[in-house]
Amino acid sequence: MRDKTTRDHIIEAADQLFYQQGYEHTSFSDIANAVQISRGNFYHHFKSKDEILDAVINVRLANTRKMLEQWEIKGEKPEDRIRSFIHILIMNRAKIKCYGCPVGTLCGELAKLNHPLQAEANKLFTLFRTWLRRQFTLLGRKADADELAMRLLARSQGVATLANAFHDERFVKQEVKQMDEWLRSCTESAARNAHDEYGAGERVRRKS
Amino acid sequence: MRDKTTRDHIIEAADQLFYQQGYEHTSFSDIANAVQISRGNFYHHFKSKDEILDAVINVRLANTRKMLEQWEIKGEKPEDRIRSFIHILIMNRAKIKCYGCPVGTLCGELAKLNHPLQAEANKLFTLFRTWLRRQFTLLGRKADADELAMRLLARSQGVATLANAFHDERFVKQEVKQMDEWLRSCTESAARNAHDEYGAGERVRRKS
DNA sequence: GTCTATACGCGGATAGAC
DNA sequence: GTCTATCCGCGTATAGAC
Repeated sequence: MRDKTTRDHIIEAADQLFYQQGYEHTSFSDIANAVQISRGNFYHHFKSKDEILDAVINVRLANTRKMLEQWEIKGEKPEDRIRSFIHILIMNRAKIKCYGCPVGTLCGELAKLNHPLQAEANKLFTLFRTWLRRQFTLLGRKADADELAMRLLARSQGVATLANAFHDERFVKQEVKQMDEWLRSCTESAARNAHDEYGAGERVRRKS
Repeated sequence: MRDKTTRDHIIEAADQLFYQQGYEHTSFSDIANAVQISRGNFYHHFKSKDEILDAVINVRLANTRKMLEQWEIKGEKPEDRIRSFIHILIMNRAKIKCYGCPVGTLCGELAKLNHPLQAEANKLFTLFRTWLRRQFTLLGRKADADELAMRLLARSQGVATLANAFHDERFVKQEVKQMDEWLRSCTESAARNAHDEYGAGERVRRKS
């Protein structure tokens, strides 16, 4: 892998700062300061602040794709992979406590700014959504895979938001535990469905 | 009730704009423009922008308290009251789609800005948390009332975040329906617990 | 109480030397 | 590629007239 260019350093610093301080609240001086270059200089690398944001989002997209691939390789069964997703909350709980979820807070901010790159940032969510949907499908929950994917995504977003507001890591652990249980119950009911289909030749239908 | 003063008008406009555009992104000109007064003028009413924010938060706190009291009067049973909470997502779904949850997004922004009024804004969350906890206690879930309160709060936050990112009102309806079911299952298990306690003289204990 | 005028600093962006 | 100098506009805030 080639050496990091100044450009890469800028993106890296901007990525951090956008996460910790928000996009709008982060000034050129902040970034220049972090990278130890002069303000004027880095117009040589980017034409505008939006262009930096664009680069940051693309890096995040690439990293996320890599991470999802890793989870897919590492976890043989879909429930293991989904558990990998749930457990990023644990992995990142210290930062989440301070700054919330990097995806959720960025999309939220860009929505308020009505920023042209909203759609780009939302691709981060879509990445997770699509991946989770596939895992739930593999789990045998084809009919409601997207619903489950969105539900899990929403829960982790909510956990991040409240962990941030209440500065509470314990809450993260507690909810992750509960989500693990939920995942198990999803898996079991999927297995039951599969069994019933095989055994009785028809889907289980809930009474309304 | 007395007539609205200019001060009240300013707070009202600021409240709207802070919600729709974010606090930092809203300028004095924006507010002055909305209220139709000159920029310079309203330093007569507030010494600084932060002071306006403080006033806005206090108004929101007061309104929220009023709302919670109403729910308590209107709903006889605790499950009805909790349902009132769940259904604000439906009531406000159009705005949530565009701007997210007013509480969650404000607290999130102030956290990034490391703003002195963070704690004030967080009181909004605490208000809901405490109220919900009381309702769950009344429901017979004394042992895990706070956990349930936080879980419900987190879920609604997550729903708001994703509804905003994906601009999807349908998702709100879908999740509210599911939360209603969840609430029913909470109620039932609480009733079961109460019955078992009375009948067998001891709590139901789960096998780990 | 409301206005106009203005100070001041900062953030984004450009020009041009080295 | 990196720097310094500089421009411009906006946002907060103040002074002071009406």
